[in-house]
Amino acid sequence: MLTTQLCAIRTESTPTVPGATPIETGWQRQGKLWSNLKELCDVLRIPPTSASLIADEELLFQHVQFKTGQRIHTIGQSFDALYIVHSGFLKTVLIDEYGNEQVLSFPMKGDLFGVDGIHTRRYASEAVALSNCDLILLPFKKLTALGRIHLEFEHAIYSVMSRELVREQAMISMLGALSAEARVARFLVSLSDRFAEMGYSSKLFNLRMTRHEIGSYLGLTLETVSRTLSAFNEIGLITVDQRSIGIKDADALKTLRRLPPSSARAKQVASRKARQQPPDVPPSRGTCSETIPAQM
Amino acid sequence: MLTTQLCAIRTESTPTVPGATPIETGWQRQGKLWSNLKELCDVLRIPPTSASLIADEELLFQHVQFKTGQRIHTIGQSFDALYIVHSGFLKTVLIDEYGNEQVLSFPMKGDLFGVDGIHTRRYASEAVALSNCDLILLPFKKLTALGRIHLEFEHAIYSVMSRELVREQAMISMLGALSAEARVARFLVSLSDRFAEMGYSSKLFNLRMTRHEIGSYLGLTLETVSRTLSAFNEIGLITVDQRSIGIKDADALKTLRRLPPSSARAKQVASRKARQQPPDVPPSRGTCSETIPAQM
DNA sequence: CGGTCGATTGAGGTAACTCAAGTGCGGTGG
DNA sequence: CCACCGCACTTGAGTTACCTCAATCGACCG
Repeated sequence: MLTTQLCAIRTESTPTVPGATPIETGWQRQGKLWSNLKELCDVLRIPPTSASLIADEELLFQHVQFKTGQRIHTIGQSFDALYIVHSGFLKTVLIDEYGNEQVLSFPMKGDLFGVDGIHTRRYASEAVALSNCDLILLPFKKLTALGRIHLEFEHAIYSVMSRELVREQAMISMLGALSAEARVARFLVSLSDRFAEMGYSSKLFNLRMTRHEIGSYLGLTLETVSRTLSAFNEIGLITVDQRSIGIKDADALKTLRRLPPSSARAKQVASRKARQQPPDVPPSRGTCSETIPAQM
Repeated sequence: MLTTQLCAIRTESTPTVPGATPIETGWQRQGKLWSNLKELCDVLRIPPTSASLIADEELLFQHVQFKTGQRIHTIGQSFDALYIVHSGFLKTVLIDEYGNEQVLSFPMKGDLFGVDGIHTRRYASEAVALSNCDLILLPFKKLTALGRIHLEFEHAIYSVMSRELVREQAMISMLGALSAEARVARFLVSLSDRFAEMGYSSKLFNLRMTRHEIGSYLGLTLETVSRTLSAFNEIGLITVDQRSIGIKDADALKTLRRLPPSSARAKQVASRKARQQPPDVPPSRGTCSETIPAQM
């Protein structure tokens, strides 16, 4: 398993990171990295539980490393553990009956994945490392056992799963209702936010995925992604140079729903920073005819 | 609370049901319906836990009834319970900054909803009854407490949440990669399957939602949904009459990816039942540049 | 029986796709 | 070191799937 694909190990190339944090945070034991509960809570962005203060040998979780291109798990593979990203970048994909990939998410630091394996005891998706990765291995049994002992931690498990669900809902909403431009814009904003959370620059970062993968994630073709990035660049919202993205006007990206027609676009390049209200308010194709006054 | 909208209570109009099952299954107490653990497992389609055999007053869950159009919960409302559909049909929706609805799911018998509220302790979506509904109320505290006592039940909770996640992944995949026709086709198939599970006819059923709602769910306009249904009707895959749908060729619907161009469609009407291989195999716009040959 | 709402259908527009050519970069081998 | 190759990306031209707008029709309801 895990056809290792020996491709250039680029040693976590993160050129935009200010004070490059080395990965060496966890405990060292048997030459391997381990994390305790507190670190777990930290990386998951949930309040540390009271239990996390207890130093207990049993509360250590092993790390596992993967190199760029390696598969963490494949579809149908027997499920036994969840993963939390400690460092690095990945993608999770579904593969249809013709072998086409559909990107579902780009897990990065603090993200949990593998949850889809709980139900059928087999992973429903495939996870691939887009860079060298350091992952925290969470054996499911161990996790639930721990949850039973520490109520706060149990709630944290439910909470993180719920968070994943909400994220997917937002994704569905985006795919169902937004234009190509709006999708790309939101994608950039969410990446920017994530990088900020991780302590990197939110204004200048490198994409870890190809246009193709972005397109798959957003339900677009790679050409559309490329064109949209170029258009954003042209009107001064961002700068683009291959994988390097500079965010110039985060607010405009956040509220963007639809780009002005390319004919009218030229003059906008000059008068930047003259936007405040959302460009326009299309009724969109969402449901809206409701019978009830909707109070409460 | 709950502005009751006194509209014709159509007593669960399910004209296609063979041996119409009355809702009266749960326990009666204080004039209200209650379910025990076994019934809970049954309706959730998970194996009954050993605990479910214990008859315990504490293991009773109250039912709540809602009439067509009523809201079960709204976005931002304080979260305290999950719901399982015992009977009836609902929709869950997200509402964007302009008030447009995006349908996320159509919960029906056996479906769990409200999970999105766990993370922020506020519901992230809104649930609306599309018919009169009987729901099982699951106070979250009670649920987790129960999980702590009965390990199998705890696993069941995780499992059902995982199932929801997988469902949403499939949804994302569909929205990202499939044509309008394929989406509508799959929607019909999944409805058909659900009705079958519920003991209704899988060949003839009534839609509980409008074209608009279907469109929102599938990321299409109501006109496209309507046209697609008409097209399916024309080539003999289904019959359509307003809300009533008859499935004529379930296999074709399952494998349909793209409809033949309308020009070539005419002759197909005559020669039915001459389909076996998937119409065609477009590479689609999913990621595919993979190291693996991706055959099959 | 008129009003409202949902569904159907047509005509026309356009956003996003497809196909195709061309560029730049990184790796590899002569 | 440079030529070559493959891959990711960009950009253009043409096509089309789906959307938008609009008219019509039927069902349901007060």
